[in-house]
Amino acid sequence: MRKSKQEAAETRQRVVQAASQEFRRNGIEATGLVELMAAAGLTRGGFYKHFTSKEQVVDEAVALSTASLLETWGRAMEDDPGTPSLNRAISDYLSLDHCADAAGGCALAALAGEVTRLDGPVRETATKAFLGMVELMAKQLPGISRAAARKEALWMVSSMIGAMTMARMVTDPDVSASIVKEARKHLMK
Amino acid sequence: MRKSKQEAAETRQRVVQAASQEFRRNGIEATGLVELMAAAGLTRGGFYKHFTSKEQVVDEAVALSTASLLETWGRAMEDDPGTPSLNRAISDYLSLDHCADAAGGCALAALAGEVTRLDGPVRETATKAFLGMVELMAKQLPGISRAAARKEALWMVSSMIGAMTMARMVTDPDVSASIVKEARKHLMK
DNA sequence: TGTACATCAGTGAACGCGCGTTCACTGATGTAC
DNA sequence: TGTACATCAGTGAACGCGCGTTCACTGATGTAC
Repeated sequence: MRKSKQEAAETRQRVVQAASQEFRRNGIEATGLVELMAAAGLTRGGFYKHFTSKEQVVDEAVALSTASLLETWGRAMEDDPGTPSLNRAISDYLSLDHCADAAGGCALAALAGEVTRLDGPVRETATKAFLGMVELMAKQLPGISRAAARKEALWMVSSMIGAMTMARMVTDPDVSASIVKEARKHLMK
Repeated sequence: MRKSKQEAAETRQRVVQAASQEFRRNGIEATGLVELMAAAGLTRGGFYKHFTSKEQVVDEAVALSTASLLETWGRAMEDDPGTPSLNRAISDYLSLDHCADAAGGCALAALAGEVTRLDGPVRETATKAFLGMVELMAKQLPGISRAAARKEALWMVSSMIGAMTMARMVTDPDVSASIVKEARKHLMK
């Protein structure tokens, strides 16, 4: 049943992708390897042909999903620099779609609490992702020094993540909607 | 080895208190009943003399720690209403002390992500705690309508929780300090 | 180009382990008379 | 007030279960000649 190199590489990528969704949906600890491999259409045993431990796939999954968010932001900001693309990114992030789609959304909004309690490379990966989001936001802020823009962006990104986290936690959809709406109102320029 | 009614009630309270600290320190799922009972100076078996399930103690632990935060805020705001006590609450929340003391701090900053994935009464309890914080903040906001104050407070509380969450996640203490400092700068009146 | 052999992706059973929960037991507390 | 019995907080062993990880095995792919 050996697979070709290309097939194996595709399988590995598929596992990381499936893992990143399952982790964001159900949490890292709560997602077992069986569940994760099943989501990629495989059985448990094959896992260790691609990864040395669960920790490794956690790290790669967080890296993949945050890189994907950064890429989306980065592309939009290259095409159309300045305030419009910034507002678009904020508005997309603070949307009810994003609120409802934890599995496909920002890994930090879904996993920050859990990542904080992990040691090993994952927390470093998450930190880099956060700072990457901050840098991208900072670049789009007009008319202030780079240092001031970075400070402002630290505030923007951390409060965006907080708003999304609370919008998802709260049991009343009206409250969720108010939280993201108020956050948009305060952050869009 | 039967204990007096008063001793038993004290024991129960001690378990909930210990549980709330362990959950905030290590996460809900990651904290076992053995660990939790040991933190209260007991062995595993006694747990079910006080609680029907782990879920129950999780709910009570979240309720206890959020009630304690609300009480602190509420007392300060009664003694000294208006902006000063509001600023004090914000400044205390967004402090490096709070950042370093997850076990003794805001349960929502530590556990929001995990709570979101739980069903049962815990999520409802956390929602009520969040709305309680919002109401207290709203009451201290001067010169605007009640509805406007509530909206502003939704924004303030969710961004405070986001700032604390990210300050704790990030691996660089300088970044943690910048995050809480910027949040203070934006929220204190 | 064909052939023989080594490699290895994927399977499914098995491993030890810690989890939440249950239970028989102990002995001090509470209660009925 | 004293006595006999029921109650029950707390203990520690045991339960089934699912976890992360390991392993013998399969058979298609890759490689050496």
